[in-house]
Amino acid sequence: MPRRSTRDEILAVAAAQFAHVGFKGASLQEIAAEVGCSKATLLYHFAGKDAILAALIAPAARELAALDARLAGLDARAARAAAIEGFVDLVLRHRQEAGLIYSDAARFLQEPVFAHLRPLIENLCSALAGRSSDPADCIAAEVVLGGIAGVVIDKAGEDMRDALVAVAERALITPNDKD
Amino acid sequence: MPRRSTRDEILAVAAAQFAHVGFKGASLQEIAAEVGCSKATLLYHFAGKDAILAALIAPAARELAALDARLAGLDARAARAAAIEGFVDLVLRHRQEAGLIYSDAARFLQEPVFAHLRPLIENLCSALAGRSSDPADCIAAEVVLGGIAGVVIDKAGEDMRDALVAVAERALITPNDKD
DNA sequence: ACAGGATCTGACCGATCGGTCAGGCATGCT
DNA sequence: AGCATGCCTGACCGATCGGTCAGATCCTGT
Repeated sequence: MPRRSTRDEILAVAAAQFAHVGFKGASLQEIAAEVGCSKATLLYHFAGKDAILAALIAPAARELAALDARLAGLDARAARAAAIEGFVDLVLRHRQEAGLIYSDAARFLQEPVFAHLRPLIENLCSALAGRSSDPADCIAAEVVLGGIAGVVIDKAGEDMRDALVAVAERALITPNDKD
Repeated sequence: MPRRSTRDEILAVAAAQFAHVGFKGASLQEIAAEVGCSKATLLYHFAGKDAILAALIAPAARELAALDARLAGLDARAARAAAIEGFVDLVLRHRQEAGLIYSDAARFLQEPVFAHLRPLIENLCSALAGRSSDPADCIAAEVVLGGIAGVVIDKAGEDMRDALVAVAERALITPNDKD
């Protein structure tokens, strides 16, 4: 196996650190120490602390964009079902990043670097709410969104997938649904 | 009205700041500036940054302890119902603190100052799960716990109470329930 | 052997962090 | 008047933060 490059090593350690103590709480010194290189090396590979975060989020952001595109073509009912499974899978595939972005959600999504994520998340939330404009449905969607994103950090195993999908479906199937 | 004391003013501003940018992200300078006093004044009223946080959490922690005691005497089914309403009310009454503690949950609950909160939250989680040991029920309870705590920051109005209780009930009534 | 780019580092920088300290300024008691 | 007490402050401290920079080291193609 092609020995992890320093760059990838940095990303892996930074992901763990950010998820563990938050973006502000993590220090370049600490990350460098854990990687086993100097702080200057971090800043050789990345323009700055922000750039590390951006590089970290990028893959998850791309998947989120893909999910968003996939949902766009579906009707409300199908979009909700697809949003639930798609979101759970996405979050399980990027535990640390998802947890990080949602632990500091309000603060991060304000910053221009992640401005493009906001409409994506809003769309996802809307899809989870079954495209309903009822505030109760929106609140339910937000609870599910934040709750799932927050619960996956530091938990092991993909075996929680079914449980997550199940709780999301229960929470989001509102009495308005006739079937 | 008895004009808010400096101490209370500090607590109010700190609560908003902590909830907004996180504990690590907030600075004493910033808080002092917003209060309209010097940083030294903060540290006259409180032993340190940690002490401000502790004072801030204390009332909510007391209510959590009271809720815990109330749940202890109930059977699983009744405890779950009471836990849902009690938790929603508690969180709505202490939006900022609840949001803060859950945005930095993993990191905070480790620190000795808040160690006593952990069993309380675990009990609450267990009650929400209907005292079930099924991992799926526990995961559902965690999603609801974190999702609700996270969604209330910066949102206005108590009118979300019904919606929160409703989504929690839907999410937590599992197929195992026979009624 | 050599050149040149990629990679990495120690030393250093200004800014800001949480926290300390001696003292200023009221107020009220004796 | 003198004195104590509560509240507040400016000046200052060491530590740590993110970030810069000149140069050492390694690797590869010629």
